[in-house]
Amino acid sequence: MTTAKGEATKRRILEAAVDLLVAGGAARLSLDDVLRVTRTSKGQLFYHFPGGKDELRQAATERQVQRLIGYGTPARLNTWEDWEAWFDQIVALHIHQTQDDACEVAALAGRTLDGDPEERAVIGRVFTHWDTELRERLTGMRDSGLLLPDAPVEELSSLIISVLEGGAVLDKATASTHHLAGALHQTLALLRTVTGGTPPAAP
Amino acid sequence: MTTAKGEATKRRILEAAVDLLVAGGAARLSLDDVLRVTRTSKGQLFYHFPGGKDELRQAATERQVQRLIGYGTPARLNTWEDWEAWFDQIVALHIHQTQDDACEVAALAGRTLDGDPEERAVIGRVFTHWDTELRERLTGMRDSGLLLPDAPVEELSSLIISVLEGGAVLDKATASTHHLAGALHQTLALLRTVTGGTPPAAP
DNA sequence: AGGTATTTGGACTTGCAAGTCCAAAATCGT
DNA sequence: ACGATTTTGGACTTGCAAGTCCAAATACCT
Repeated sequence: MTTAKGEATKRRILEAAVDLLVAGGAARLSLDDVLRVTRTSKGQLFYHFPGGKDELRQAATERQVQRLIGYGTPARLNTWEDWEAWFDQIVALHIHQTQDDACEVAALAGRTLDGDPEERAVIGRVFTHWDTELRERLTGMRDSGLLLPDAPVEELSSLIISVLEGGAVLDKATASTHHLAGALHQTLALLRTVTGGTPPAAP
Repeated sequence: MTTAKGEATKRRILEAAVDLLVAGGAARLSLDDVLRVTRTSKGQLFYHFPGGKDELRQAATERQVQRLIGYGTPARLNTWEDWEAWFDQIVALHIHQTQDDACEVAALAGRTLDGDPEERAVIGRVFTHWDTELRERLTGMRDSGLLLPDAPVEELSSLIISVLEGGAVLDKATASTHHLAGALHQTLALLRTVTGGTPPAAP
């Protein structure tokens, strides 16, 4: 049995935890901060998350990851315009989040390195999910002739995800925003290189 | 005034801190662990690092970064064979370190996200250093005709570093070793794409 | 309205890890 | 070998943050 009010409080706590986690990493996540931000009390937190900090962190990670799943897998990637649009969208979001020092993709890297195996496994699943999705898209493009029959789908998928993650980290470290954009631009250039017999927009 | 023995102890503490930092991230670095590993005492640690944990962490990061500077900038990158050899070397080291769960490049990402601005600045400098070095190499290749005159040196450099970093993180998260290798392989394929009029090993 | 179940506030306990302090031991220069 | 200096060991203090507990307040149902 749980009332609407309780549910709302729980969600409020969870959201705050996600934000703090993205902003400062797991190391800096303190329950006191969560309480302060959400104007709640110890009693509430442990009432809604009996497992304490571990449970909250775990839940927050899962929630953040849910958001990112969509981010990483656009609806359609059948033409070069689709790819370009997707990359543009990623860069735009990246720049926006970087302003608040709250880039979610970069935060993934931090969580990967946090040391907790459970945590790492959750992150691993996101990457694997992205990888699977991307491979499907690429395979589809290969089948439809947009990519060459021998296009190395697995390696291309690894490349794209690596660039996404690495570019975000690189930009965060150097306080810039052009590394991710540049790297993605070149990635697209490579993709065009393995174009097959049915060029999408050739005159 | 400092004796040889003191110097040795200080170094021992520093090395241990680097290892622990790479293995578990800054969050998990505890002075007690350092003492245990190095069989030293609180007195020694604070004697050699009066600034305490902050000073030690800072010093350890700087030291680790020194190691990595060499890692990221091979002596020569004038032929495709050089590039291939370099990438192979990186992959080999990566696989080796991954076995001990101690990949240093991946650890960089963790430190980037740790939240401490000082720390991030140190990491930023490594990346910038790599970037500069790589651009020089690429520009040299362009001048010598190995790359096309209009090869986008900046973007290629961003791409390479992004892949290095992102691939390492990706492999760590998914407990695999093929993402970095695959991504680097495709990166090399792209580089060959912008080959200029003086192919290095064409029959 | 009244009784029950849920939700809340916050004082209290506990454990860990950083940092302090100083006396004992080792080392060095002469 | 001896005095001065550096180095070491470890007990002690302190502060923070997690987790416990329970009485008061609120919400829900009939």
